[in-house]
Amino acid sequence: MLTHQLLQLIYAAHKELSRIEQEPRDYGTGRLFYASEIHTLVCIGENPYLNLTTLAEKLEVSKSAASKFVKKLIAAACIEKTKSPDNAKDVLFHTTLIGKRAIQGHKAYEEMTFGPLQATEARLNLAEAKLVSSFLTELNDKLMKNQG
Amino acid sequence: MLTHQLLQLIYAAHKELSRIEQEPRDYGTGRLFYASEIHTLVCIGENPYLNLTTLAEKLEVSKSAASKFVKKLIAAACIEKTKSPDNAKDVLFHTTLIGKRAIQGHKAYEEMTFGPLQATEARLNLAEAKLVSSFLTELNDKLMKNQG
DNA sequence: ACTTTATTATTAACCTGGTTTACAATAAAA
DNA sequence: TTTTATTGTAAACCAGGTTAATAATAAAGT
Repeated sequence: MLTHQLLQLIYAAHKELSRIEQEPRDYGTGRLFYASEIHTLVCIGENPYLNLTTLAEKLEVSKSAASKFVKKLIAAACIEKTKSPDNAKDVLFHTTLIGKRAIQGHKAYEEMTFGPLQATEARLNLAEAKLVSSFLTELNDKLMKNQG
Repeated sequence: MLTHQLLQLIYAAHKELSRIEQEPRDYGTGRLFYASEIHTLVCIGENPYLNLTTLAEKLEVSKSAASKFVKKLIAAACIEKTKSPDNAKDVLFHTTLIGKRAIQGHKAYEEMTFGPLQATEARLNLAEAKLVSSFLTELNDKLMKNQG
């Protein structure tokens, strides 16, 4: 059965991505970043001066989890906290120079890791790429329907 | 850039699979099974009377982790332990009736979840399926090279 | 103006799913 | 027979979450 084979390939990719994500990496600042940390840092880099609630929403985790991640990033001097000028409740996060360097390093790492896939892409014509794309899209739709 | 889009689809699938895996499920026995538990149970079902070392190898986790999983499955009366007839060190695991029922339920669940993908497959001819397959295979190759 | 309700951030306690390290028992090799 | 390897287990630890509780502040209702 063909579907089974394709599913196994997807599952293998999933497993590899999990493995890659779980190991911490040095993005050129001499400090190891865990997946949650670098994701949080990148998110803050992309959305400067956002508050914790928004950050948690964007990361799709609880505010509690987000709070822990920023705590580690502050300790590592990658981000800083400022109070909102508008009210006394919100705390706004932004990246420091060190943080920006890590984000740069992470970007370089992603290009190094996933860049080579463009060679694969180069062998797909537009129709073929659309085919792969639509298969994956349908897969995702079906996976997303698999709620609770 | 096309590759970026395809990668995002793969990444979305990865995320959905992670989400699906993390939530415990009742496979028809009135008990919730976590991913690690049902995986371990299925593995023992497929390899009756295997020992802990082999189990850990098949699950690709440490013996320690495997030991914890079987402990929970024994407590839930899904598997049983027997001593090896050959020596006094090995302990061999096999499924009970309850365990077999959960395995059945899990199989049904998988068919229910992934069966609908066959409708997607039905719209792919052989050449197209091979194309998707080869793209995923190359992706996996590249991900697997991403070691340490 | 005052009181109730909602929002924001933080922490504590808990959980899964792992890991490494240490240990005891047993089996195999020297 | 002594050393070495293997097997299973448990303890201590960690990442990456969760929910529930709390304190401070802001917004809404009366």
